Amino acid sequence: MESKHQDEIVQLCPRYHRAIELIGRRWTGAVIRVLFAGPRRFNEILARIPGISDRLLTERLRELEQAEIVSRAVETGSPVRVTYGLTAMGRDLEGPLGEIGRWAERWLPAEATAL
Amino acid sequence: MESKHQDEIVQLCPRYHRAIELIGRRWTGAVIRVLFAGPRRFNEILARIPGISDRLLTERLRELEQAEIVSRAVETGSPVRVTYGLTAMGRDLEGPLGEIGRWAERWLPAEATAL
DNA sequence: TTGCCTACCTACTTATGGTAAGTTATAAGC
DNA sequence: GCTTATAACTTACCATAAGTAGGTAGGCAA
Repeated sequence: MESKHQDEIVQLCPRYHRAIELIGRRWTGAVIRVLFAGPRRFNEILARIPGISDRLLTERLRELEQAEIVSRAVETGSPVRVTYGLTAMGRDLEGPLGEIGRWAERWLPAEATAL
Repeated sequence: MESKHQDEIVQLCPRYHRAIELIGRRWTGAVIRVLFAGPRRFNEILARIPGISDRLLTERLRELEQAEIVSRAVETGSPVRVTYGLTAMGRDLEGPLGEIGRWAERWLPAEATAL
């Protein structure tokens, strides 16, 4: 009964799968959520997400930029300042991620238990 | 580089963060989505998710069981059969994950590019 | 007896994440 | 004019998670 299904199901929904693997990567959801409030500079994002390291923030921002969810703006100057904001595609995640937030409020205890 | 800001911001939204780290783990979204269609046996889930290994499926199912998103039912018999289904908490993810699916259909190309 | 089935488990390798320190260019403080 | 500070990274290294391969139990069919 098994090998029969596999091929037909490969395309069950590759877009959904790609989406969830993309926004489900560690810290990605938090980064996007911070940017819902408006464009932020690198160190602002870093400060708003407890636990993330600068290395990983760089990595996640690069991925989100490549996915066209986040846009990057550089202001050349004394210390270079870089601002990150959401694209239309990124802002459109407010619905989905908001739903996840409401689900979490319905079902998860206020004091987070250890994963 | 140290972070001095961290403590003040810890309670931004721990439940949202926990939710996205939980359902965002690799394959978790796919497993839950398969179970939206109804309870399935171990090998059925395995066959429906191309790319996942049995080891990881076991691991994810254990985590989802612990999180009370998935329930496990054993039918003792000739070869032991185990059926996995969603709890109320798990079924309630249909809204959030559906939203993600629709977002993916709006924004991601039909032919998935490699992650 | 040999092999097959389900639902795993164990050992091992590779990829990803976490931690700490270094870089570049400018500017402020002493 | 020399140290120190800042922003946004980069590099190096170690730990954890994911991927791969093979094994296990107990019944059953050939």
